[in-house]
Amino acid sequence: MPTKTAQTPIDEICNRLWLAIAERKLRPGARLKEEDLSAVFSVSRARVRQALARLEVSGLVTLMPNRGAVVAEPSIEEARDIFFARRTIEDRLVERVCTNVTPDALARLRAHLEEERAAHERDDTSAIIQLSGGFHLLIGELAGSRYLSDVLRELISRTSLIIAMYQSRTAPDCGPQEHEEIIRMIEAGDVDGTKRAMAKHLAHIENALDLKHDKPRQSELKDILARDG
Amino acid sequence: MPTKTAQTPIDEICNRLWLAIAERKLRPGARLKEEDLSAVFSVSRARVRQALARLEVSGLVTLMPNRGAVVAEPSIEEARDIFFARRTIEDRLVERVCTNVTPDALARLRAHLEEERAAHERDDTSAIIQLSGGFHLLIGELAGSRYLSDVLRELISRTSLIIAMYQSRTAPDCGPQEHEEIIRMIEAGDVDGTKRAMAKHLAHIENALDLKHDKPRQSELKDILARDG
DNA sequence: GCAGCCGATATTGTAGACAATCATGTTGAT
DNA sequence: ATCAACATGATTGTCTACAATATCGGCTGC
Repeated sequence: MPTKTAQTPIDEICNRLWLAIAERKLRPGARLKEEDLSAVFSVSRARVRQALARLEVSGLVTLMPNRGAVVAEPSIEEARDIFFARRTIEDRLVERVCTNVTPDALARLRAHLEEERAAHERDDTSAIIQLSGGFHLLIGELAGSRYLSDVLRELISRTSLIIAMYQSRTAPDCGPQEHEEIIRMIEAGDVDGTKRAMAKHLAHIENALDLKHDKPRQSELKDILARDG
Repeated sequence: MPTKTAQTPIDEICNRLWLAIAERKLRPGARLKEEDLSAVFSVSRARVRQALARLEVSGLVTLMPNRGAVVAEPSIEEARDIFFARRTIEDRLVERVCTNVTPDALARLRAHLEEERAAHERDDTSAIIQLSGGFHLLIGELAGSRYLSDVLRELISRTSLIIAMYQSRTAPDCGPQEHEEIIRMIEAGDVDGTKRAMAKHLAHIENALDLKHDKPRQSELKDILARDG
């Protein structure tokens, strides 16, 4: 969460791990050894521990005393709860954006949409994931609530973990069409329409998940093909 | 945030610091030296650093590289933002509680109200503050959203910091009467009434603050009567 | 064949010493 | 009197060595 302009080493570690998780390069259950991270980021273990402590608060990492850290493995209940929180927060953020929309805001949203389309056209998975979350973060920024934007950023990365856990088929994340629908409603100044479009969009993502069958956690049951973080 | 049943030393440090901040025993700008905290909690500095990293994510503490930690000093803009977030989240939590209310839930709310009244009668400031926040946390728990409850817990302690910064006169926090009004609406199954009562309650707290004059931060301008944390 | 115990391994947790960084105070030159 | 340079103090950041803890696998006894 780049909330400070000057990025400390801990900020950098958190951001890069956040991004790796959001892009699903680090999957739920992956081990995060202090010594490994210390070597990768060229910092002391004390720094790494601080970064991991932060990520634990954000729910992205689970720390086990004397055992080490793993990327979090959200349960089905947690998954449902996260979507409930997203509906709550994004409903209010999108309402605020629509109510106070400016030409500049619309331009930025349109520009972002073009970037998403371009990423889809070139089938750039990493960019698609990043821009998908980026759209919601842009909404948060335009809504002018630093706090809820920070919470949303956390929710987006947790959503990515959930998708990594429970998406049974390789379905695309949120396609740009649904983002465009939201932008269209904002442009029309239709507050209720904007809220409905966002709610539908989030429901679409949630319904693409298999939230009926609990997945065995990697930390509970060893994978058949054991893989390391 | 006691989210785990077994409390680690880091959990304990965070909880006690959280409580000291919520009860306004630790005031905005107070210094938090690693060595001091290490001695107080009988743990290594590494532990203290992890705890401070967590509290930084929660917005309760500000870490300055090579300078140390201080209790956060929220700005007016942050204060407004926090109340915006509270309205957003508590609106939804209280809606859910009212919609799915059970006799047991009502009993717990009533019992809590009695505790608040008793604390007011014996003029127990520490208990008043704790129970005041506890009422909102109970709403979060009864709403069944672990995530938003955690966020709310963070918002409550940040609210306490804001009150410490911007409450010009020694006004009581939320009096039990407004809590009773909310409970009454829940009991009646009046969803809209419950939301209005909560919104009014939060507005009451916000309006008791002086959010027009920015306070000089302790870390920016030395107090005339210097005091240490 | 199974349960319990023990040793090994992996990784975190701690402590102490010292380096690094930043702010403040002092001193000397103008 | 003012300013710049330097010294000092306060506190965090790093490193290293080793302690502590949890897990796992092998061996033994029943």
